[in-house]
Amino acid sequence: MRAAPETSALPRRPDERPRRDPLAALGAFLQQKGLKHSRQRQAIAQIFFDMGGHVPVDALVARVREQDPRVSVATVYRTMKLLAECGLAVPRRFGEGQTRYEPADHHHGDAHDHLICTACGAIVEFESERITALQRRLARRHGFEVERRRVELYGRCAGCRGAAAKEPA
Amino acid sequence: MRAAPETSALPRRPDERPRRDPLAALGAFLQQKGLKHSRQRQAIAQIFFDMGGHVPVDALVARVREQDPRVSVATVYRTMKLLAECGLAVPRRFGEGQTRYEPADHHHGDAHDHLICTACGAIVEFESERITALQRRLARRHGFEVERRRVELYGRCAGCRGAAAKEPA
DNA sequence: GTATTTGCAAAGGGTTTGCAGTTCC
DNA sequence: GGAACTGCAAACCCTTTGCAAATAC
Repeated sequence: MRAAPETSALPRRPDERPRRDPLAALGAFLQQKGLKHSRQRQAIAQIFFDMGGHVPVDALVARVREQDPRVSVATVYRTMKLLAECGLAVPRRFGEGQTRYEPADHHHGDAHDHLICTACGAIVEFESERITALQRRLARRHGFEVERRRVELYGRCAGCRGAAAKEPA
Repeated sequence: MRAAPETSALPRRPDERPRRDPLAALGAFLQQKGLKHSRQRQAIAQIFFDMGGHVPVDALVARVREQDPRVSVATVYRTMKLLAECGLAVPRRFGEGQTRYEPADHHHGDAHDHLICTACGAIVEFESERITALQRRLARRHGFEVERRRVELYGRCAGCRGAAAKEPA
């Protein structure tokens, strides 16, 4: 799982949340690992966090290239892998064959689930402690200790259901 | 027009359920659609249903080739697509980059979820009406009408947790 | 007969990698 | 200065497709 800040030892001051500034966190990670803080990494991370949501890699590449056309796909993939490694981004795959990345500090726990509209592709996040608790309990009953969950509900969003009703195909 | 009366030349399905004969169903589907009941289709379907569980395509190809080495991957893919189309198999993707197929009549509703062991790869199915009901309700609250679900819980199975405890890596 | 299937091999999409040159510390 | 990083292109994995030959009905 992701490296959450250790709340046990040091109580965080409200105005100094590490996960509030992902770029700073990335910088710290790089430094600590002896990696380099390159122009491309900076740009990719910056744009990624600016975009927010669930970003497909190709969309990120496009955006980055608006700013610096010579950035390669390889570098974007490598950088996103890095962000995932240090817990700042989470890779998602919604069955479209492509990987999307989601900022990890988006929600507190990243235990949220996704609703995906099969008509317009909209992605909505939701979270339910009850569901996760039930799942954990059921998993335990089968001898499993849950480390990671993936819950995706596919269907039609309100808008698309409305559109279908008005204008039946 | 039953397919091979002795589908169980290998009588080893301990959890055999009262299920209709999928091969017969396939035959009916083919006939109805004016498609042909080829030797390869027969073999692929037969072996697939004999294997049971969640079969990766390459494993299926390997098994089929033990029996007829000249069957092509393309044919296996095409056949599995056909089985999916007529509702006898369900494609699954557990984030390993490869597609697995699961017999569709395995459970009544195919609304079951999966527990996947991150250590040994074991896959266990479970089902919970409460969870699906909760999910449906929550989705509704966000305006969604759920059509299809995908729930995968990754973790360590009992056996692997035991092994890890004995011999910590 | 003839429409459907097959095997092969090549194409395809998304992602990764090897390598020579560039950049950062 | 030297390790780390980049861009490029080729490689990669899994899956699909085009096509001529083979097959089922």
